[in-house]
Amino acid sequence: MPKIVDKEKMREGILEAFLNTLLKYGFHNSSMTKIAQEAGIAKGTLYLYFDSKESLISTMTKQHFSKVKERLVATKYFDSLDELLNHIENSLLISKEDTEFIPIFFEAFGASFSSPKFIDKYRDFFNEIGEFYAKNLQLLMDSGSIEKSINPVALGRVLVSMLDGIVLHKGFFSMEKDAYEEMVKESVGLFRRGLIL
Amino acid sequence: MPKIVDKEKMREGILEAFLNTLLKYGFHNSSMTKIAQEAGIAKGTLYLYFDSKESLISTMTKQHFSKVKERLVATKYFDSLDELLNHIENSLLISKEDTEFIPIFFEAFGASFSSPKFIDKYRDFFNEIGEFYAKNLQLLMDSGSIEKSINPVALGRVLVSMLDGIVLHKGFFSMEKDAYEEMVKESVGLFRRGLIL
DNA sequence: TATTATAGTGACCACTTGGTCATAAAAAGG
DNA sequence: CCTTTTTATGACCAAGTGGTCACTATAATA
Repeated sequence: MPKIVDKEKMREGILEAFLNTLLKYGFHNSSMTKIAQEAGIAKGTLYLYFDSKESLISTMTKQHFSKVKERLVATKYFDSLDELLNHIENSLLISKEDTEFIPIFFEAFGASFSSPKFIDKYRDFFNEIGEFYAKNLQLLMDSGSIEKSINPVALGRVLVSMLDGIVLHKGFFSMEKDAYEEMVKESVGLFRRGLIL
Repeated sequence: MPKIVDKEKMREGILEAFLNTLLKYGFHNSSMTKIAQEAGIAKGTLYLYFDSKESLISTMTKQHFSKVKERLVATKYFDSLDELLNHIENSLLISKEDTEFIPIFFEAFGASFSSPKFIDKYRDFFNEIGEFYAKNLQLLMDSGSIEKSINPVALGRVLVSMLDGIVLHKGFFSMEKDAYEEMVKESVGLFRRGLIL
């Protein structure tokens, strides 16, 4: 007898509306009322599907970072420098959606940057990627494919910082496609010459 | 007949108290009342010296970035790769104060990240530093000190992104001194091998 | 010490916005 | 078509906080 709705579909629809609102107004100017309007529902209904605004943004962020990590950490290690560089290049050529999410993320969580728990989460995130690179660099060193004088752990971690820096600047300063691709090309070239035996 | 105070000293004292408050509570939890208390004055007095909270943070940010730029853009170009690398290394070894300011900056201005005017300002800032590097790379190419196949403009700009990435990660994730110095060493080594002829 | 221009104070206001809840609407089934 | 369970609604509330202003205090001068 009861009215039935597909809750999962509703949540997805709301998240989509949320993203649209974020892109239009930013996080702090996306009031729950606006988000509800964009989703074509009332504010109260919004709260039937998400506990809070925090829940909305954290759900979206979780999804985002899970996608990002999938792209940044390969399932296997690369056997040659070229493959690793190719992977790095792909990591740098991020999608429009991922780019757009960057300023949103900083706006939404700016206030959390003083929270150790929050910082820990992202430290772990980047450390894990750094360890992936570290291990891969070690393997390439062992197989004699790259420079032997490096410290793979430190270099792996700093590589991640560099890549993040490039991506962040892309996200913040919305560079032109051609200019950015040229930058990516130069980075990869620099890395190649800097790593090759 | 009137009561006289040193307004400049007052402003400096307030800015100092403001920074202390920021370090303790972050930006959004530093209410004007708290800031005034830390400065040992009443809230109303605060408004005699600064028009708004925005004015406080923007004054502090201006001072900060002006110092940073001074450090990142040398007054002259470097004649050798070693000098340039040395400059890069110094740029990466930022002070504790500068490190601490990073999360504060992102917290305070998170909400401004959707404002084109705000973004433009920082795009200009980084572009200028990028151009400094571009020009210096060009000079070193001309003098035959470094790799000739590079695109100095693109590489200059991407170098800035990389350096910023490293510094940001230091600021966000407060790395241990030794580990960070090792990372800096690896970066400089990578740059050297990647640039040298 | 009285005068007066400057500086200091903190209770109060205005406004925004996340979140609630009493009430209404919808739809599935008997 | 009536009942019942689920779903939807939006006026309203609570809380935080930047900023104001009428009033008080201070100190330099005459």
